[in-house]
Amino acid sequence: MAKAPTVEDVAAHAGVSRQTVSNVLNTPEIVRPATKERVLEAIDALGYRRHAAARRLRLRRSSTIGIRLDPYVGGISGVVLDRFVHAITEHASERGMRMLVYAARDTDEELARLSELWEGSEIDAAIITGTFRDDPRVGHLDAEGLPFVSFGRPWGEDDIADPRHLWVDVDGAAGTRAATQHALGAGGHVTFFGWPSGSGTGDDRERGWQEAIRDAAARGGRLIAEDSVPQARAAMEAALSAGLETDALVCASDSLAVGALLALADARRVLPVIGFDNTPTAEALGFSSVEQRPEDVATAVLELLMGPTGDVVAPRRLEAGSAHALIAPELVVR
Amino acid sequence: MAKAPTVEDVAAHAGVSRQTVSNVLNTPEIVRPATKERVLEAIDALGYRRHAAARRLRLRRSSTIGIRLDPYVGGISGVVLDRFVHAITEHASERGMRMLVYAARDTDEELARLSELWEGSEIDAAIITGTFRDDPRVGHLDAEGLPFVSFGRPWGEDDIADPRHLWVDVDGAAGTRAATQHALGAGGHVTFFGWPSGSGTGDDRERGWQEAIRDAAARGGRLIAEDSVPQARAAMEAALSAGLETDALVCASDSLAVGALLALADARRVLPVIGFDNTPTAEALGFSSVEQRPEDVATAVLELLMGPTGDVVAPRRLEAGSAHALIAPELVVR
DNA sequence: AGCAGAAATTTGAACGATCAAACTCTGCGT
DNA sequence: ACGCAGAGTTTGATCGTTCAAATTTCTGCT
Repeated sequence: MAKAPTVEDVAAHAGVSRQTVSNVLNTPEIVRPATKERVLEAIDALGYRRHAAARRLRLRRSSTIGIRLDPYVGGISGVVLDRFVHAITEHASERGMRMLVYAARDTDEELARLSELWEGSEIDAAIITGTFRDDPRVGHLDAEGLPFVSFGRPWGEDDIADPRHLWVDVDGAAGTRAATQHALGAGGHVTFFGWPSGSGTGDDRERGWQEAIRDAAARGGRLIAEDSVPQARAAMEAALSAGLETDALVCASDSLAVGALLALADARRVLPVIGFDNTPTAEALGFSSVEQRPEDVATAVLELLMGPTGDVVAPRRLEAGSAHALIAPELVVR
Repeated sequence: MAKAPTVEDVAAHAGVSRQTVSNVLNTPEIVRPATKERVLEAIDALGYRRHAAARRLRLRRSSTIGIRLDPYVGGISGVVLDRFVHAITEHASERGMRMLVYAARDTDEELARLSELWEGSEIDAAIITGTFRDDPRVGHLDAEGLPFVSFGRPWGEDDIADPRHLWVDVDGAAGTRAATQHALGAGGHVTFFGWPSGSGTGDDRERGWQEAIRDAAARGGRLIAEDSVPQARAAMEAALSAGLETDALVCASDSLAVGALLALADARRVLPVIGFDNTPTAEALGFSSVEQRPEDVATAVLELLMGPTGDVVAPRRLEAGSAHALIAPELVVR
């Protein structure tokens, strides 16, 4: 295999200089058409391709975005993140960006890795996921000057409207609201099956149910379990044997929904159950679920980072209102 | 934020030259201890970090491995690949390697993207997945000189033992053999629920069942469906109403297993069903399944690429016997 | 034809690291 | 005292690209 051709080789072949070749590639409008033609032919003839590493060094830009791939935890919920990674990879490709994935065991390790990648010009920007209250990553990355977008709202009250922090999230409340409204078709009592209070995401989803119940002047109760099938199943069993009377269940996750369905099957009862995340399990078992639309999240993330059509990471815009995106989820009825 | 320090800055601070700093980092054993000490202090004081892009250009090595992230297709089976990607990302990190993911719609696009990444020194090696008979990628990548390992055997007969092609795969037959042996505890008739013939993976899994039946002098039949829950359910329903008599089911995938379970539930029958892939759905529904051990596959892939302990992509070894790894899956009984 | 000014193109330098070769220093044997 | 080997350290060149400044070529006008 011959050595890959460089700009210099192309230049020699086309009878021009290095820089002219560079201009054809980067600022074609300043090159005379005839010259451009000749250079393009040479590029084609030699099969020239830009050497990305050299470009990086010179431009101090890598056209690469970093995203953490959490250790695989099993269970259902990781699937949403995986779908998001798939989607962002596709859309990034279309915009000429690459995705670098890295592993980290905790937030400190994540920050260390991001700093390393950023300072070594390996990434131009980062996407962080799973934000939590007073997330230290926000301040840290800001201080380093690394552009980033989070998939997930900052759950601290202060900065949720701060346009310096770019974020995209799914409107969980809208999802459970739609689910509850749909469930109310089965009767006037809809139970919310959620997680213990305290997580921003969980509280948000509960709020949607609450609002729908209130608006429809309907009735409903709350059932709580940790996010695992066995625990959900146990909680549901307990509720059923305590004489739970309800017309439908709206759940904060598909894990809870599966647990509830298993308990219902054991008790030989049938009840509409609506999950959240629209995982393959929901699809396989055929119960309704709220779809987070990771595709749309991916599109929105790139838009915040690179502008509506840009192909480089844009300097962060500071106008309020354009720094966030709240994606409306979609109820998939089965 | 001040400009990141370079080797030159460190050298000045320590009162030595560029190259000595480089030596401290790359070949510390040739530097006098006192000097090394001073340099390390300077590195620490300035917070120096190697500039990865410059290193790449000079060394023509990126310490990055590329892997395709297929478009998300939904369904259950993609999960195994995702788990593998998670695992390889973790192990690669530990060895100082990075993972670059890229999207491609088909094999041609995949090859185009890989060539681009390889020629631009963006990746040192690639991992390809989902190999099929007469896979054009093998020849193409070989011709380009890009080191690669495939997750999945080359299913053409010629090259399966060819040590020039590095591969790791899961021993599907061993998985279904174990599953069948376990299932035979429930009675002497075990049905295999598989895919239409022709796929290497599917035929391999069927073979394991076949062998176990033969070795135990037991009986069994075959049931066939495409890999989707609804089609599996329909096939199972048809079989049941045709009077299927069997003691257990060994399935080629969890999708088939779920379909079978749903049909069984409809028919109010209970039968041991063993799936394949050990997806979250199997865990959630509590049926046994064969676990592919993506962790072990990841370890094996890196070992083929980098040697047992190396931290760079090693030149390909050509000895027969050390170029492949067949991972034994594990039956998870529930 | 001559000239100013714009347009097109070329040359030199830089990005930050590492390799290869040249150089300096130390200790030892003669 | 001198030369020499070898360890330790420095200098010059290089990887492929792009920016900035310098140079050449073209265009329109008198």
